[in-house]
Amino acid sequence: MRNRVLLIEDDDELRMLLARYLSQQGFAVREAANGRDGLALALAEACDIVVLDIMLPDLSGLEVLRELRTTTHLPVVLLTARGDETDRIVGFEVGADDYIPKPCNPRELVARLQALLRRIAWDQKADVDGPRSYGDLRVEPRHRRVYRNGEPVELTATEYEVLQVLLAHAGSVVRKTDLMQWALGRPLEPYDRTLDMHISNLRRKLGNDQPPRIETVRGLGYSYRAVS
Amino acid sequence: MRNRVLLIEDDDELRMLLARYLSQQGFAVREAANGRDGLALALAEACDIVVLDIMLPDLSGLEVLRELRTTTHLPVVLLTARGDETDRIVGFEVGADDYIPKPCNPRELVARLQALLRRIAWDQKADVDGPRSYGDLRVEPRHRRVYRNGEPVELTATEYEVLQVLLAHAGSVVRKTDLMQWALGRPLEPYDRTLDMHISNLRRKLGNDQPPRIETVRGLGYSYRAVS
DNA sequence: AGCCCCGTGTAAAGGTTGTGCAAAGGAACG
DNA sequence: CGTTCCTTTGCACAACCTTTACACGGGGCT
Repeated sequence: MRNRVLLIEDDDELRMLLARYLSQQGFAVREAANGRDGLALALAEACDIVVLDIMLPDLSGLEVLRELRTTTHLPVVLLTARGDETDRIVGFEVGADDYIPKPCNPRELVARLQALLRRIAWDQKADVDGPRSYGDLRVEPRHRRVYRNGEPVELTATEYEVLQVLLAHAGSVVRKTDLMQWALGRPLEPYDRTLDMHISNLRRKLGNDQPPRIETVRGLGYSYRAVS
Repeated sequence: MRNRVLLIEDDDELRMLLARYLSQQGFAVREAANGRDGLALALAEACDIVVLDIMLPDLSGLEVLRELRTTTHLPVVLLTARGDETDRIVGFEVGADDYIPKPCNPRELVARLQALLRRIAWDQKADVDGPRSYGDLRVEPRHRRVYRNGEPVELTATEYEVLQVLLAHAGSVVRKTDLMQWALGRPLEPYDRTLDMHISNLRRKLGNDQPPRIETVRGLGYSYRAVS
């Protein structure tokens, strides 16, 4: 099924140019030469995605967008004369999904439209990544929970992050500086024992196995013992 | 809670600059200086969105992206030296969600990240059309009412929305920022306790069970306890 | 071996942050 | 104006991250 794009642009020449290119590229194109008509068409659910010029004779593009956003989450790409940086920030704040400066490369416009439509398709399938297993450990990212032999392990947010990183590198050593940066989100300072504490707590909560499933590599870091 | 952004960029100076700005703007920042580390972190579910430089010392950004796309739909924003128009087309084709030329305005980067996260939040909002049951609770969307053991529960409009979202995701954690966006329709600002209040009121109206049917996941959000 | 240094393990104390909730303000509506 | 609801404010508390302190132990050294 072809995607329907609504093109709201008052410059006849540009609009026709884009319309032709878009339909060449497989879109079904609806056109509007002013804000009022465009808004009506958009609200009539006559399209899947909107390309909206900011400079329009009647309603400005931003007003059209604001009005749209009171009732729908229709994807909107703003089109505008190159310029004002704050201008585009405002566009995003009002609820635009993308923002392309004119004159724009039609190929880029199409690429961005397709990226946006693809994103929407992905999201709506809402395929959350399933649980992963590492030996007797099972991680469920959806619940942010870890199970050991089916029993839930009560981890704090940070402990979960640390374990997460170790598991992602299971079998190889993660240096302390990296582990700190990746799991705690800040650099490792001298004399900082925070990480050691989290490791200690993790080992305890995971059962203090012998040999330890989180191995210490002295002077380097830690590694989660590879699963057989 | 705060959105976690993964910054994959080899230029130390730029990376630190962006990292600082992003965390100022309320993101939890994870950093990686090369493709391999970045890929590992992204696959370890250590982030919600990725900012990816194309020019990297080991794996190129495009290779990282390609690899990511074999297993996930994680949102990715490409960052690159201004130039090649075809370059960016390729980026989109490989699966990027956005593409920003360097040097980029940090404000614009943040605006685009937030627009993307907002889009995802909109798309993933699951609304329920028919009446549904969750344990002793029954929801009737037609009348926007909730019954507990057949007894109507008097909820305000917002409380209904919040509960509705939690139930639609019963069993998994709904992050505060998403819950805010989905139920209240606006982004979660720092120090905003509104959501906590609605949760508190909901728990009271639903009977203050022990253990609570709406569980707190500290630092993240809430989750409606799955029915056995 | 015996010694020492440094990195690590961990208990306990300290400090910070996020959350629960009561109560007061404020907005919308009739 | 009164009602209803949403939001803000303030305080208390609990969870949790970090620091501190001390003990242990490997590995290099004489």
